[in-house]
Amino acid sequence: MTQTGFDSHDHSRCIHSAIDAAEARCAEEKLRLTPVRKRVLEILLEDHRAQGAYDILARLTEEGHGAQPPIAYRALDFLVSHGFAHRIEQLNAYVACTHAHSADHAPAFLICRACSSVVEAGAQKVEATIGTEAKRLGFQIERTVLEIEGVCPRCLETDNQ
Amino acid sequence: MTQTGFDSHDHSRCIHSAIDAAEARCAEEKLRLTPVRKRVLEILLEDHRAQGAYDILARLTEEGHGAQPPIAYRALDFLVSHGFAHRIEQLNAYVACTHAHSADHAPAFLICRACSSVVEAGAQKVEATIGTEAKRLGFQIERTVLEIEGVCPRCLETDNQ
DNA sequence: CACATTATGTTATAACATATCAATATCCAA
DNA sequence: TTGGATATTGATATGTTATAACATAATGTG
Repeated sequence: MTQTGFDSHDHSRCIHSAIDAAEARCAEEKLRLTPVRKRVLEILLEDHRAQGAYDILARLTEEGHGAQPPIAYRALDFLVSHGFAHRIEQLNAYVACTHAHSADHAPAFLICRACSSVVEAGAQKVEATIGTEAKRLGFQIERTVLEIEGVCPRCLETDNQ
Repeated sequence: MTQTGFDSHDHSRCIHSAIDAAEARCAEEKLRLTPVRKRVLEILLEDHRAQGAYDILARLTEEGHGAQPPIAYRALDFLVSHGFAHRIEQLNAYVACTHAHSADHAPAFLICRACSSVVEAGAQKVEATIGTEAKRLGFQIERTVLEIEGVCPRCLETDNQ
């Protein structure tokens, strides 16, 4: 058991199921989860925090992969565009996605400013609400970014602020 | 009348009222709307699009202000921290705020990917919805970022996509 | 005025991201 | 199974966004 996200859970199980799900979906959809891509996903899965592209790149480099920014960015682009990871705009950083979800769902992220944990919550209702306003204006929604910054329960408890 | 945001309106009026409101509030709260700060706000107000810090900086430089990034970033920080402007995380860019609102409101931005117009909508309901989920998790919300990317009515009409 | 506080000027550099082109791997159809 | 299209990776260079650090100047207050 390790501390990840906002609560304790069996994280190795968490990693494996995410990797398995990614492999399964790549097989289904004929996507190529190449070594670099898989490794980046594993790195992101190590804990429930957002990591910068250059953090990822440093890890890859240590492990003998290419040392240039595009190596990391390409893998991240693949993962993000297929929903295996998400970009956190506020942080210019990336988190693995642990939800199995449809292509066009609208995730909401709760981001702890003290410990940088990120948890993904569902945002169906949010989409519905803002959809009404958008419809009134005649705006066609394609993507929603909902990021909530604050303090996670663990940091509140331990006064890590 | 000029085209700004998603509809036509008297934009010079729009600029003036925003500047007047900023001056009034700065007077009230003893904030200093210095020449650089005021000029940056004016530049942002020129149209309802997000502008990058370096775009702003280029304008300032032309006009004889300092030519280094901190000049622009400090002014933007002032404007954002006092609610006179907002940062659009997706774009790493800034827009003037034309709403008079409280310090801790939760704006939602509709961002046209075709023409980069940005309109600010209210997001009270969104906040309420996500607040419920946050409460369940024990997460203390401090700031919410809600950015919706899509196509604005004008670009839809004119097929500018 | 003297002092604290706030704002600006300046240099340097950190952090994040992409364009471009060459080389290699993979896939698929002939 | 080979040839060619396509996707991926390697590598160099550069573009873009943001901040640290320290000096100077302006402003407000006793």
